[in-house]
Amino acid sequence: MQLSSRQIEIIEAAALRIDEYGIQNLTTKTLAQDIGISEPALYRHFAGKNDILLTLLQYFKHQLQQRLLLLDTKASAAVTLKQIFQQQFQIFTENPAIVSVIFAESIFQFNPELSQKVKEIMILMSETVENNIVLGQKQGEYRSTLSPKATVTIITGAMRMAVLKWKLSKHQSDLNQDGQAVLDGLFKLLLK
Amino acid sequence: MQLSSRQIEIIEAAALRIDEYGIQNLTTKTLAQDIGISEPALYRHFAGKNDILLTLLQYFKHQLQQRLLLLDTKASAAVTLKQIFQQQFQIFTENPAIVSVIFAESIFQFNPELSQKVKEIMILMSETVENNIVLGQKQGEYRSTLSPKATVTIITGAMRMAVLKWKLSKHQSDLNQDGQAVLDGLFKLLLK
DNA sequence: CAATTAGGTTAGCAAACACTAACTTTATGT
DNA sequence: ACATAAAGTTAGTGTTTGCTAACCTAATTG
Repeated sequence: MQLSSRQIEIIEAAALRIDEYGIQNLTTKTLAQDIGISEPALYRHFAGKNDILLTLLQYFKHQLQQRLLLLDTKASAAVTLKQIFQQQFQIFTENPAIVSVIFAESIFQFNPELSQKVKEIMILMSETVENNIVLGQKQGEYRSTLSPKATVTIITGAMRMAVLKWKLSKHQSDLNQDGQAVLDGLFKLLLK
Repeated sequence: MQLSSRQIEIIEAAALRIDEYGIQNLTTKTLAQDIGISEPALYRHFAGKNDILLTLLQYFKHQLQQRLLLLDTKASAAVTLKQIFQQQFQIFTENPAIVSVIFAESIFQFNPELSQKVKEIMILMSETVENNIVLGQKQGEYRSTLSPKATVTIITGAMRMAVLKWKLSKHQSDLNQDGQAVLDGLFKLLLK
């Protein structure tokens, strides 16, 4: 993941475009205008539009991965899980456009390569949470009423829904607060 | 909601296109080819592409509303909630393309009118579930540990995630079974 | 039965699309 | 200082897009 500052500028402008006007409005023209260069200049930094999108997804996936490595592994399962989502909420709040790209299974559907990347990001999160649940159940921290798989579906689904509501409010609501509330609710149900 | 059979044919073909190849591949050309008529013939039935999409959303919203009215209002809250989602799963299984359209906040983002309709559908479901939670808590059927709002976020989020997983499996998994499992899991956590 | 209408056709248009050719300017390295 | 490479420009390509004009045909209706 070695990108020039211009490449990052392009990627972030692309995410912003998608966030604000949807994938259909992301054209080489609008993108070039957003960063104030000519259209062909984009091709000095990327092979084409598809390359921009693929790099964009790879870039965000890499960011997520890096952040997950920073987690305190000595903390209890519940504390770690809380950290995971707090971290996510922070990333999203800092750069809301990411959400539109990462949670958008449908918008990259036209391209197998791109939709595969989105899937990878989703699996990355799912597996992180699943490992946490398995560990927490083994250590007797979480109730074992539900299978880890079902638990993961509930948790990640609920978290995604919290993020979606925040997005639909056009980031007017407080993701950190509302997301935390839902997570606390989940803990009330899951913790022994 | 009075639509000619040709209009319904067009709408359903459009949903199928979106489901299989994404919104970017839904063009007047592909759509006309799908149903074996010429492109301009589409304009005998709709004012334009946008009109097709708006009618499509209205059509599915109407279908959902109609089905919700069929619910047995005398049943207990938990039974009703189960019915609501069973019904949804059934609709989705019968016509998988609907999912790609109804759960796609992002793909209609380019048009305020269309994204508003998607929002309406989401609110319709949220409110239905919320009413159920409030009733169930009042009647002492559900635990009142969580606020209704948080509970709704968890339930609808988990259900959406179940549907998303089914979609990502390309409908190979069993939505009815897996969705039911997640719902049962939620009941274990929510019921007194 | 004539007139109207509904529903279809072929041909084609202006705008938007991703991208390229050819050239110029700016930065870098020896 | 100067050759090279990196990064920008203007102009323009062929294709695709949503949609229209003009015309045809079969069904409906007064």
